Amino acid sequence: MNAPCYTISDLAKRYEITTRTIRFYEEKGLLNPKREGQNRIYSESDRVRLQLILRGKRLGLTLEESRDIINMYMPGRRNEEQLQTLITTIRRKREQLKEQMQDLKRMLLDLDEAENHCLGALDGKHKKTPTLAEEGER
Amino acid sequence: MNAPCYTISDLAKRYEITTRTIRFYEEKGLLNPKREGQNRIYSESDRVRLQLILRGKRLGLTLEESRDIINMYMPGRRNEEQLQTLITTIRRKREQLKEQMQDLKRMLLDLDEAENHCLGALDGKHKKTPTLAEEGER
DNA sequence: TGAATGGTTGACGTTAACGTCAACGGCACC
DNA sequence: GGTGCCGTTGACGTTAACGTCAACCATTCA
Repeated sequence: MNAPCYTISDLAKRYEITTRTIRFYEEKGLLNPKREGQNRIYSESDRVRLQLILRGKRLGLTLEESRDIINMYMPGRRNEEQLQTLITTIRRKREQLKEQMQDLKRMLLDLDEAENHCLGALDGKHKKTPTLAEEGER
Repeated sequence: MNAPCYTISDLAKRYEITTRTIRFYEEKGLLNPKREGQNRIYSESDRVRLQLILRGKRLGLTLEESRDIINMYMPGRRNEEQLQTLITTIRRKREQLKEQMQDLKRMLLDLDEAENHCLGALDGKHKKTPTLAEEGER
């Protein structure tokens, strides 16, 4: 179980981002790798954190939100009160994500509809799928 | 079938955004309402467009992406070639959204795990759920 | 030894997505 | 006829998330 380590450009290449970006995440308190002399040296857990940050980005989270969520995943020693508020925070976030999931599903359905319109227009069959204007709220 | 109309502040209140934001979307070419004198007057279809923009935002899309997607939903008259490229664009976007769906599911699972850790720590039972560090790629 | 390679810290620039503020126009109504 | 209340158009300010560039180590390799 020899712990793998990474340089900053290892991670940059792997995730197709710049080293500047990685240092920026550190500035913002989302990473803090060890140092070897003056050079940064990233552990496996640092790599996972970075990966989680990028996933957060893909989902439209801000860096601050990502940092908070990652700190939910990786809690240190907490007292009972801290754990309670952490749990409620987790549950609130889960509800948000579920709403986002609904948005996603709706957009996928809209794309299906759009594609069908295109296909219908292409072979001139005019299938008359119901128009988007009849959508409900949210 | 009398078409409902909205003022800018109607929509602002309804979607809890500022009028400035709505005008900004117009500047960027995502909306173009009719005018009554110098005042903007929004149709039902304008309202739906706005709604779609906001959904896009919740999913982390840029305004430009939202504009493009909405134009997929609401195509005008197109020739065959335009329809073909539109279809491939739609399909590409759908693949992106499906990946985003995977991200979302994973994050929800992570939150479940995090909550379980908290609950375990709370009643001191230490359920030893596998740690996050064992995650695979993406 | 010197030149390339890869790392570091500032400092300043940039873009998207608005916020803020000023100055103005047209109403209703009291 | 003044005074709110909406609405309008600029113009400038702001924040997040980096990009860019300069100046500077530390190795390594011909």
